[in-house]
Amino acid sequence: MTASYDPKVYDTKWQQRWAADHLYEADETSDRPRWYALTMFPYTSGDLHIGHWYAMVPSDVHARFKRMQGYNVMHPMGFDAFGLPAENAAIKRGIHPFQWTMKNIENMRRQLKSMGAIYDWDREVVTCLPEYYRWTQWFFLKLYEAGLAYRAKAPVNWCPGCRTVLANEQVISGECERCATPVIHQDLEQWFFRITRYADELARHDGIDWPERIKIMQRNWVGKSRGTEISFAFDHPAVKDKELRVFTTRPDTVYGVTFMVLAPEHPLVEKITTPEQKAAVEAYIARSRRETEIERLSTEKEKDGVFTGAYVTNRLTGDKVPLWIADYVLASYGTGVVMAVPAHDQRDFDFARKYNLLVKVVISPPGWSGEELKEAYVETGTLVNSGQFNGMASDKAIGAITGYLEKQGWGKATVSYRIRDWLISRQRYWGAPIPIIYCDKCGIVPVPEKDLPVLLPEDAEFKPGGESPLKYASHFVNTTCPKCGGPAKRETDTMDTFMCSSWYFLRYCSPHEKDRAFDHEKVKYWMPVDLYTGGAEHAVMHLLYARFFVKAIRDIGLVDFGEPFKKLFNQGIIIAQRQKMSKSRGNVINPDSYVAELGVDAVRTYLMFLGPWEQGGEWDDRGMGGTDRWLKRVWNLVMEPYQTDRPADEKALKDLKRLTHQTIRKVTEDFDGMHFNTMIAALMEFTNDLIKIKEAGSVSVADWEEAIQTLLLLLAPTAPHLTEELWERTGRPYSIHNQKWPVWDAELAKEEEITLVVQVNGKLRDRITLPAGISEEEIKLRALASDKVKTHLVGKELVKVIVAGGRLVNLVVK
RNA sequence: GCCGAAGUGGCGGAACUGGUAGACGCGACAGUCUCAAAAACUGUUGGAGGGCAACUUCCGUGUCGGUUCGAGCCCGACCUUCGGCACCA
Repeated sequence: MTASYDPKVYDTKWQQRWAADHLYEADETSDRPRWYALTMFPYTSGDLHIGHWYAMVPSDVHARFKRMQGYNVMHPMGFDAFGLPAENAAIKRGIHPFQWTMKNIENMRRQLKSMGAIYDWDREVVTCLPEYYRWTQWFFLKLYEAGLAYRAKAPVNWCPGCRTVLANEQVISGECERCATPVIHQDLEQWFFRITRYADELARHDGIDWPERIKIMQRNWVGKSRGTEISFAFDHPAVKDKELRVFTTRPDTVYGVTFMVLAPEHPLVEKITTPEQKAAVEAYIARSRRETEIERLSTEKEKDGVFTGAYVTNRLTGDKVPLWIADYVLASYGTGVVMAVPAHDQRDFDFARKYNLLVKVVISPPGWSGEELKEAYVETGTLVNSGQFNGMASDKAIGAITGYLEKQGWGKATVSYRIRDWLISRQRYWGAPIPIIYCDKCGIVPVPEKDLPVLLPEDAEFKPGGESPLKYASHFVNTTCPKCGGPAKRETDTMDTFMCSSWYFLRYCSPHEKDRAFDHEKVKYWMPVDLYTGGAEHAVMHLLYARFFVKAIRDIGLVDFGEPFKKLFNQGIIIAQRQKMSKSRGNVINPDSYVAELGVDAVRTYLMFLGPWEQGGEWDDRGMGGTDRWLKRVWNLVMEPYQTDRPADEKALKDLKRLTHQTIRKVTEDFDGMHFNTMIAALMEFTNDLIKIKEAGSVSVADWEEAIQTLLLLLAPTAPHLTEELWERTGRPYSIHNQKWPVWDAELAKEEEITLVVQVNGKLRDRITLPAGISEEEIKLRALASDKVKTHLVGKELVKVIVAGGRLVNLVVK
């Protein structure tokens, strides 16, 4: 009687042993090639659901595979621990965010340990601990010194009820998520990072292996567009500048400008509005302030605006053009002013219709003979009503007009970006305080490095309204100016948590450094990350910020690379009951009970098997029954002794070797291509074949043992506990995870026989088993000799014979 | 509206570079074991038709066309689902 399969016992047995032996700890002194395998660290929300496991298990399995292949693997784990939910818990339940977060981390760490991953826990990083955020603050100072951090007024979502600023995610259809007060826009002094300075480089992904999809999303986010800046003559007693500049991608339509539109927030508006228009303009601005970004940008909304009473002159035509304001113009893009060409832009067209403004055609639509347009003609075409440029094609005119403007000093070719500078200020408690002091005498003074970290006051009072408690922590706010020693006040805003996650991968390289953010030598050894895996939802936030951050510190001279992640892989998402898992839907699957019932290897294996990793899939308990059954079969296959009284059979041995080496090849190649579901399928097939071979009993015990050994090695990354237990029980030396990954022998894997596929006019008619490497001539003869084929040739004329790949023949008949 | 991904049995999914569609698993059905059930094991399982039978014919990868000796894969048009962006001048 063999011992029965009891995963609960050996899950903990081996996890304890591996931890005690420090089996998976990485160091930099190895002479093996390094491999930095990184999974996006989780936010400390409380517990991990199966979706987290789906992100983590396959990346662990892959890292284990690399480790067995001889790489010096670092696979660290940590916690993204600052953020709003902790603060909300504090407000709602009176728990301090620190306690709430640390309690969650404890539970998540327990869950992660039960996963049986090769995480090097000695390197754990927790972003809310002073030993970490001290360096987050230090990096802020570095960016500030480099001129990459600046303070400016910017509109924010303001909740008059809570008297605080809200993040975009907290604004639900224009209302505060907490008190349902309509949110308005208000200008506040905020800190920004100059990510736009890196716009060009961020839109390129030179030398990195990322999914095309993500690269496209990032390029669109950066939104580079080439165009022309055009100066319009402007003469107004209240304004010093004698011009108003606009950005356009269609300078070929400049002769068709019939009005101009400024963003309502444009600083000029106040100065140029005529007394008659003042009331209307002010009302309009007040209204658009009240509106949220979402409402304001809604495509369904009809375009409206107000005339300011002022005019500019189009230098090319000499026309006087009225200046309007409208909220479809964004202050933050281009110059905050657009030249309106209603004939060739649909928005301008709608606007012109509404207010009876002139529509002047300057690009002739095909077949146009001067009639009124029913909609804007936005395509390119031939220029008309455009002075010296008449008759020119649009694409030519773009260059010609820009050239002409440049010569006259009226404009220049330029590039505009959609991306905005990164607003990092949060009016929140639970984040890294921005290390800045305001002094009446000295102005903005950065906290000296030696005074870091700027610690969060522990005894802050959490207001039910959600207002930042830092503002009211007087012993925190009131300080002395590091420059003049006079009384000064601290910045009370904290940093966006994306700042914390922009450098955690550097900290993992030397997590215990006390006197610096990281050890340069160690970072040089490990970085950039070889394989970064995580959800695609971070495509344009975290992944763009982290790239910016690394480029910035490269230029500061802190690192010598500009891309943090060499290869990126996005897994899909796990759904449950046809819906995305979420607490509010109540369909969250917790892995703990499955682990307790079936053992962690069955859960790991099922997650690998349920579909292609990049596609995700639906969680189905019954499917996991299948992987559990398979692991049991493997257990029985290995544990029940192989017996044979038959003499070894030469052919059976060859078959077994071929099967083994074909499996090694398939599994290895699937690992390299991240095709984990087919990798498992190949191992299942191998198991099924081995069961049959065992029944037949026609190979020697030694040959059998070798095949079993290969099966265990190939399965080890996926089911580390089961294979370790079997490895031990079959008398093999600890640990299977320190063994070498099997290598296939192409000669042994080669097929000896082929199945010749015979088609007549592309339809399958027969299959013939033949020795491999047979000549084309022979293939033709054998195909024509087939009885099944003959019946389809009767009365037909053989036109052509096509032999493909030495294993398929197509007879073309008429 | 724009950008991107994907549509294959009852279900999850396989199919290298244009060459045997449905690997592997789930479910279902039948059987073995059992007093019985569960578990386990064995077999069948895309659809329709024909034959006592070993078998065999036709249809079949979202829809409609095309290229090709041959298309799930390539090209064109469309439909559906999902993800992202959303007045960016």
